[in-house]
Amino acid sequence: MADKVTIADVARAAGVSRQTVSNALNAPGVVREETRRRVLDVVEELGYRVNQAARQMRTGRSRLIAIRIDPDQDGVSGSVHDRFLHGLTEAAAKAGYRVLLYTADGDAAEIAAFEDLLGAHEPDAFVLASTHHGDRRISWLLDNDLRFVTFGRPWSDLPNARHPWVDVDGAAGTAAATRHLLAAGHRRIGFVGWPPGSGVGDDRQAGWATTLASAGIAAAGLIRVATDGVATGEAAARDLLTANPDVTALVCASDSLALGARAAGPVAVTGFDDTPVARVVGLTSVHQPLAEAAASCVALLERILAGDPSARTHMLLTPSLIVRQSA
Amino acid sequence: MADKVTIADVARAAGVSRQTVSNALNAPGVVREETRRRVLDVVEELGYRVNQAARQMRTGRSRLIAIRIDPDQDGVSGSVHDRFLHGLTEAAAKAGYRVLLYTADGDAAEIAAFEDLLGAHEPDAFVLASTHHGDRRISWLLDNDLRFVTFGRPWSDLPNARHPWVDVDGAAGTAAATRHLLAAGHRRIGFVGWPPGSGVGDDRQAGWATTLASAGIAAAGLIRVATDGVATGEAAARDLLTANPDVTALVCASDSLALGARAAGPVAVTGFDDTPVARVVGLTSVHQPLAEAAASCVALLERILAGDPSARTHMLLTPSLIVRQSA
DNA sequence: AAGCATGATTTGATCGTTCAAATATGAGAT
DNA sequence: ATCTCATATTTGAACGATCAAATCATGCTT
Repeated sequence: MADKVTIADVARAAGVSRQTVSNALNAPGVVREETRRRVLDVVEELGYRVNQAARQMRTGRSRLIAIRIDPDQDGVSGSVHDRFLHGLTEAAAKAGYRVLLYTADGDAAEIAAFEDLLGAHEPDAFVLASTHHGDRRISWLLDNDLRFVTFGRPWSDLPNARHPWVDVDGAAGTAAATRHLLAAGHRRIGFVGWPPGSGVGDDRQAGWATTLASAGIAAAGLIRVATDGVATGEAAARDLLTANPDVTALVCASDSLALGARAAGPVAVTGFDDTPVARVVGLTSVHQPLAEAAASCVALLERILAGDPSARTHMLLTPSLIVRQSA
Repeated sequence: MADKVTIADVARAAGVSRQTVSNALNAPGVVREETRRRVLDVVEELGYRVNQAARQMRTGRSRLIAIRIDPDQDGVSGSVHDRFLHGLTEAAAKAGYRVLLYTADGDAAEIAAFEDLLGAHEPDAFVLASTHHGDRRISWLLDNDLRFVTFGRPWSDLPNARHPWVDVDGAAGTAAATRHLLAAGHRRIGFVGWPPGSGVGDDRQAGWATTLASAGIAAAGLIRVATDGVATGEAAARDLLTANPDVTALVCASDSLALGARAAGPVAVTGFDDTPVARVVGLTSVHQPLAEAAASCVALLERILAGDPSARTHMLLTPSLIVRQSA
């Protein structure tokens, strides 16, 4: 850490004005090529780095992206968010942004956090990582004309697509799992998921259902739902298998449920999220491309922050099936 | 987000000067109680929030704490860092700080990241979360007179304790595990750990060794080491059990190793880190108080940033044993 | 009642950058 | 040689806060 090189130091050393240095760095076109090179050399030589605080005060841009970090609730899939976070930090850095963390318990608290952050550090954008029905955060951000991307589709009844989002196609994931089971010869394939109402869960169930339907295979009565967890998954799967002894395979909405299902009987099982646990116990699971999802979020944000109006876009990424012993 | 309330707006509305508002907020003692209350009321009413960028420009303080985020390498213990990060964000928020993320691959890259960050967003402090032997980052930070705390003791040959750190007492953890096994009647207790040289690993091994020694039980030949992983753990444990058929319990340096060890034979097994995997498969494991560790880091940083010279301190926290089916 | 210390509040300057407007430079046209 | 027009560069102001020093009150001492 040198003794704080300012733009004035660079200007003096290069024999130009402050503004020319600024232009050489930020508006390359406006400065004569020769001058630009000279300035950049001096910048390099003195190790000049723009002072964000000063820039932010003038431009109103902080080059900060804020995202919430949660305690790993269910534990098993905790690392999903972790992987996303890492991808986001890397992608953001490449685009010249940094990631700022905050915590909040519930929508109201998160909105308070928005206000807090906007008053203080003024992040240029937010990334919302777990959208849900009737998400009040989204309407708040829209109402306040703020920039953000959600990782997760707008599940709610809100005016569709009024904001940019990135998501992983859960249905495609369970569809791939189901196809895999079909290819392995299974015909009676059940589904263990979450109670209806969660967009993510319904989506994953749909992938299983439509795949069976298009294969001309009946699926009536082959669904059980439970709140996420290993024990609950086992109970649900046991119930399903007892009622349908001919079922030979189970597609599950999460690795936790899948782990439970696996203990419920000698059937093929697939999970979702490709968590470390799945890797360790050899569970076939759907892998989300989180690094790409994060990169897409940043790409979308870049366009939005650049003021590109055509940027109100969506991206739906396709997950991949990681086949292991369990199926 | 109102239309940006500045300190001047508050001053006008409260009938005082800018500086008095500033003092009311930052130096409560210097302003008359009555005035202070009036100012704070107006602050509340207008929803004033200090603009960090402006403050930072003047004071040089950003109220930002930077920490690296890694891809979850080994996967199993990935969530450990995640939990720490969450704790850090919460503790930091309580102290009026925000957490800024960065990535870096290797010490040199991380030092470059330090320079980058210091030139731009100027974090007030760094938290280094995985210290290792001959950690060049630490000497760089010390040389440059920067504020930081490490989560992890200085294992190296560096002048001891020249910087504040927080750590969890790994030896105490394995000691607790060993005592638990002794209490359960086990007498021949092996250890599956990592190759010597890693401070963390050596520490965990020491806890096992000293506990057995003080119980007057021989431990010669009961150690096997392997790089972290389930398969490697299984192989190491199998080798140990084959050579010592009388061994009835194994203390392991990680949950990954423990999972492997469990598959190696019908013995009692304890792991380390209390990862989600351990929870799911019923593995007895040593739980690190990560939220407290994070809070301690922030507490230390607060004192350091306040300029308290007596703050060059250490904190060694004690982990707890979570007993499950495996032992 | 004048002098003084102490406390409370205000004033001007400043942090480092970029915006907006002003000025300088140079090539081409007349 | 003068004027235009475009390009290149410089100058002052401003962003919003805090620091340092100055000013204003107030009570106490002698």
